[in-house]
Amino acid sequence: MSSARAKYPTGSDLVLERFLPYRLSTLSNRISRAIAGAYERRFNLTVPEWRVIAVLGRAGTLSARDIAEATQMDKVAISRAVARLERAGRVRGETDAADARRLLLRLTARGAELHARIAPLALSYEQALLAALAPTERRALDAILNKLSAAAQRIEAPMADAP
Amino acid sequence: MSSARAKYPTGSDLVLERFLPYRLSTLSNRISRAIAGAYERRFNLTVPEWRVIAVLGRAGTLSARDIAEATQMDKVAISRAVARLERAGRVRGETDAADARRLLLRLTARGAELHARIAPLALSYEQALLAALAPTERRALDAILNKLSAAAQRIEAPMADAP
DNA sequence: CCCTATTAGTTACAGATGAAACCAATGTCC
DNA sequence: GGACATTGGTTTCATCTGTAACTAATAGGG
Repeated sequence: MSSARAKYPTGSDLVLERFLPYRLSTLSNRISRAIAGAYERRFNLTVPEWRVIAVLGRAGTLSARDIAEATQMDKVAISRAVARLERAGRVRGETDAADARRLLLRLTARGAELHARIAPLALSYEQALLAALAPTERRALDAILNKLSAAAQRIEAPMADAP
Repeated sequence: MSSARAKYPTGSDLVLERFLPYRLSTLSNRISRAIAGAYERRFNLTVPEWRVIAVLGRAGTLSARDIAEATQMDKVAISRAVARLERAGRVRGETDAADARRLLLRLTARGAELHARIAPLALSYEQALLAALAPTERRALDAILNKLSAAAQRIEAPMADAP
């Protein structure tokens, strides 16, 4: 009764603009690019570096391994970010006395100062985004992101097997 | 009355795990990686290529410019994706008779077949994600993503100026 | 103890990505 | 109708990112 070639119920056709993974990806990219651009211009800081600063700013001292866990970045990315941050005098690392493999990292005074300057900007950007939502939506979003993250981790792709 | 160094109201401290851009980025990356891995293994297809196929599968014939608009990818990415797709015999392009700059692209029979095989998988993956949400949340998510995308486009970063 | 397995982190290489330069065709304005 | 700007698309180059190989140090099991 509806459209001619309605082999599927309405909406089961794949329309990219409505496809959740696509929407998430473009939204996230847009936001990341805005942030990355601003950090780069103003602080000569990449996003991985900023993440390292953010977690160190809160935790005080962490090993690279701890940072990997806290930021979801892999060790290579962290190694590189830390190398740049050390060169810039923003982070300082010393080997753990108890385990010579571990490198204990912390912010230098300069790094801490940078953290203190960036954090409010980041939060204000976040607020600007959230301002577009109704209070109920803000609350819903929190739950939704948690559920989607859990689901994404659980399934990892239903098409992962079988040719 | 609460914590010692409560210079800010609770929650105004930057905690990466609660920071919206970070949460979106990790969620989107996780999903993208799952999808990209599956497409690569099963179809030897990258995500940009898949997007091109998806829009061509629906629209029939499009120029590269049209695809850029529909997929939010830039022309370079499209040029590369199309080049690979043509080599694989999945897409075919001919120059527009009315404007010799334009390249009109469409799926080949093989490309259409591929599209028919992938689209249901993509949709089932999406359903698997959405299954984690309550019906009200699914509806809310749609509105939220629209609002956030619009906001992200509008603001582009409040910290974009001033040193 | 010593030999092997595991863990922390770095290095090396390769493929992906993005910005800018580039080429070709069309539109525009005098 | 010819210069100049604009648009569609590709190529180039430099950087980023991810995977795998590597080094160094500790843990564990006989």
